[in-house]
Amino acid sequence: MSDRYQFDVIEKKWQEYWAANNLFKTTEEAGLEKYYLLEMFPYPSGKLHMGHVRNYSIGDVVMRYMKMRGYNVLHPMGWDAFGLPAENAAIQNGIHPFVWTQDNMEEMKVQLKRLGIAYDWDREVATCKPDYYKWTQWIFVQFFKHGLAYKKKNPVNWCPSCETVLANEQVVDGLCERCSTVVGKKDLDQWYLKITDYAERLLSGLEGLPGWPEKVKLMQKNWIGRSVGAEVDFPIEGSDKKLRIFTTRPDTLFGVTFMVLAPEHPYVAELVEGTGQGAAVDEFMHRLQYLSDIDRASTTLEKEGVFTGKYVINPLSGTKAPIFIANYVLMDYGSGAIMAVPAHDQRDFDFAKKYGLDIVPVIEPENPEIDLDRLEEAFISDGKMINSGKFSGLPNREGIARITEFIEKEGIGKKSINFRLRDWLISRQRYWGTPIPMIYCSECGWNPEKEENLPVLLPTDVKFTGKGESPLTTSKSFEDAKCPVCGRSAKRETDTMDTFLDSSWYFLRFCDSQNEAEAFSKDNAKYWMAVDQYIGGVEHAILHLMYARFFTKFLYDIGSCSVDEPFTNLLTQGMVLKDGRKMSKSIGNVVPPDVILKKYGADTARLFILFASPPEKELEWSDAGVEGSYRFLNRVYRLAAELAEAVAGAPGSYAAVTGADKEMDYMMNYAIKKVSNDISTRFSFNTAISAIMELVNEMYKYKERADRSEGLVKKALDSLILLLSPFTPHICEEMWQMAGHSGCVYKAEWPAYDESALVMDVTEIVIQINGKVKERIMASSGLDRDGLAEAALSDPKVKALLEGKKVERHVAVPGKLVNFVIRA
RNA sequence: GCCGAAGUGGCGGAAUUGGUAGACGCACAGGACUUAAAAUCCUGCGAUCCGUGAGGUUCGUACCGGUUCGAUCCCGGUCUUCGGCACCA
Repeated sequence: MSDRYQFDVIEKKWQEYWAANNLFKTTEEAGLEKYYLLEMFPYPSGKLHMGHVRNYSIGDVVMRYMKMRGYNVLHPMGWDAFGLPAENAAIQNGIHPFVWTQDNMEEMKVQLKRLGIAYDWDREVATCKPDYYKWTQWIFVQFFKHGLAYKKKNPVNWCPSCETVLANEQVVDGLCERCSTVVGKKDLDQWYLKITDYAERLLSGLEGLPGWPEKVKLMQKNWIGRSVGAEVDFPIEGSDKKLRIFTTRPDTLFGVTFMVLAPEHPYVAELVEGTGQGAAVDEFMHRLQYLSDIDRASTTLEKEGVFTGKYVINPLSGTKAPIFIANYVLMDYGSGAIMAVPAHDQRDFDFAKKYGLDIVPVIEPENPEIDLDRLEEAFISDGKMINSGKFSGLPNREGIARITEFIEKEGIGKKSINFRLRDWLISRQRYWGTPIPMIYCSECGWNPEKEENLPVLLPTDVKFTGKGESPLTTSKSFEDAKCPVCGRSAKRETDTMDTFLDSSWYFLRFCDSQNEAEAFSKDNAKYWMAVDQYIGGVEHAILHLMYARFFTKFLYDIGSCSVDEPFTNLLTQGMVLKDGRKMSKSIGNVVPPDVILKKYGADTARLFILFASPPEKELEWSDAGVEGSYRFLNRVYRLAAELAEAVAGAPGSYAAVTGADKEMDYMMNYAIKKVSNDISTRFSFNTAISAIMELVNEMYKYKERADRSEGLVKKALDSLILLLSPFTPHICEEMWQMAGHSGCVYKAEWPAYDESALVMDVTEIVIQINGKVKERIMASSGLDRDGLAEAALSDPKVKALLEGKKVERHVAVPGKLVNFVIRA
């Protein structure tokens, strides 16, 4: 034991103690209330960054607090270990991705232990290991068996630099999320998961998640993008075919003046045939082909199109409308065709203006200043229906329902709901991912590998060129397989899965990570799920969190999992900034955690990160602030060292007698209440720490008193150590021992506060005149409204201020203030 | 463009239900200790004006207005910053 705070010695000592006693191991204890706490597992890049330190420090406070509150806390950690960087390392340095990843996992595990985070490492998982990806494959097979996995040839997003397919989600502003290359299109046979079958439930399930930030739920809601409207069939003139469209505005059906198809629409060739428009259409299509996705998707791109030469008949009004092809209609939403109502849709309006098409208003604005005959822009608000046959005169909102009813009755169309959400493209032309366990037989088609043959192992005899097709095709033996149905020789799928599949169920594997017979036992999953608190970066608000919800709902449906929402409460932590900007290598403002750990230790790093900002906000890194946190821990340590010896034989109880005792007693109980409340209900760690600092300040004052109560000093010191221990566990273990306790603080009980100590004899009351603070008086705590006013009026200064003024009335709030309202 | 969040001292932030704005910390300044420095301890620290002083005045939570005895908090409008979506019919 030393008088000086030697963080390096202390931290090493206690980390070894925790490990040697296997303190963080968790089992399924039937008698205890469970608490499943999870931080998003990292990609093993090799080194922790400050964002990780923040994420895991936040989690560890909750872990240690809940543990002290008596919960059986599951707090596991693992590795999202498949992904591109490992493969790039293989290409550049010739290191096998497995070796590179394994080294990184080991290095990062050492760093996590160095931070003192209380994880049950016995449950560690790595998604790149066969004992894990075997079950990722198994889940994929279940998807296939339930008709939710299918293969489709489609123009896909293709990154020419990474030479791989990207999901829509991985294309940001038309650029590859990873390398920022302009994304192109390529026709490929790809595996998809039918997440759209779950669109409705993914949306409605959000309402059952009050513990999620509104912001995240809103982002998911927008991403799913539910639109209610109608499908309507328009007969094509001179053909027995009908053109099906989707609209959210059936109330504007009488205003249709033309139709527009997506360029990829299957009817295009047939429609154009024999109309003389062939050359014009060809020319238009040719031009579109050379537009990059980024231009094609741009809203500033001028709307362009070409007439097909054919017309439809409006099934409601009987009028003729020309069919166009245009660049602003998307093939993969709705039916790839729209009815155009230029008077009431801005895009249709722009197009009509450019090509001189009719604009027929069918909704009348309430505002008389809008002249429907000279529209400058589309009128998109509500109004009364006009020019709409027997529906004229209705408010348009009502018209939507009435027209939908009518077309259903007439067999022209029906109510329909469309989602912005698309099916999930999961094929990747990459090596370092879970092999898709599918086999193609020329007789039987695509079938999954037999479950008893899983996992389909990644081959090791592959070449990493970084070019062309999946590296799995370079293996000599991988592709050769037997058809699981007929036994003939067949070919394996050589693409691997999007790594988001791996991370969509890891929280379930943690419930039972060593299970060799199944992905996880139902019983264990039932015991632990759902995750009570999930913590991670807001960058995963949409993709990861939605995919994990999708997997959980599916596993619930097939009876594997007892809950259909995986995460009850979600905390999205803010970024760590330096000089107002995200820490990044290219800016050169990165503060590496190991440098801070070496100089100040883990406790200081954790304390600073938790104190500097509330967890959901951005955190501005400050070297001076770290220094301050370090000073505080030194101050606490000196206090403990001084008091521990002094109070070694102090009584276990105390009576607060003098005013100073009462203040000390109040401060201690206030701190216990505040810290408990801040951790458990608000995750407000910064204010919890400030309350602890106030307690320390008070203790420094109190200990100087000659008449101090030794029993109170002892109680205050114990409370201080316990309150601080979730934030800075190592120094607290050391001080706990110094204070004469034999067990470790991790297993100690969280302190309780005494409500009666929080009631003071006198309270400061603010006296206001017309809402402005004029005086403060000390009044007995129990005073009611009248008593307060009386006390205020008897104060000489208040008397003087009110002299000669007419008090109209007063407002008194017990325990807070009195406000006198006087005439000006 | 649409949707959402935020704006408080020199800085990070606090004020939990409409009731003392600026807790706690950083930085800074002055002082104590020291031969000196570091460390530590003490004091001050939104602006303004009045006063030698004790103390007091007025303004102040992005801006303009409203509700209220009382507004950082509620309502309407404006500006700025950040985030999400972006031709989704």
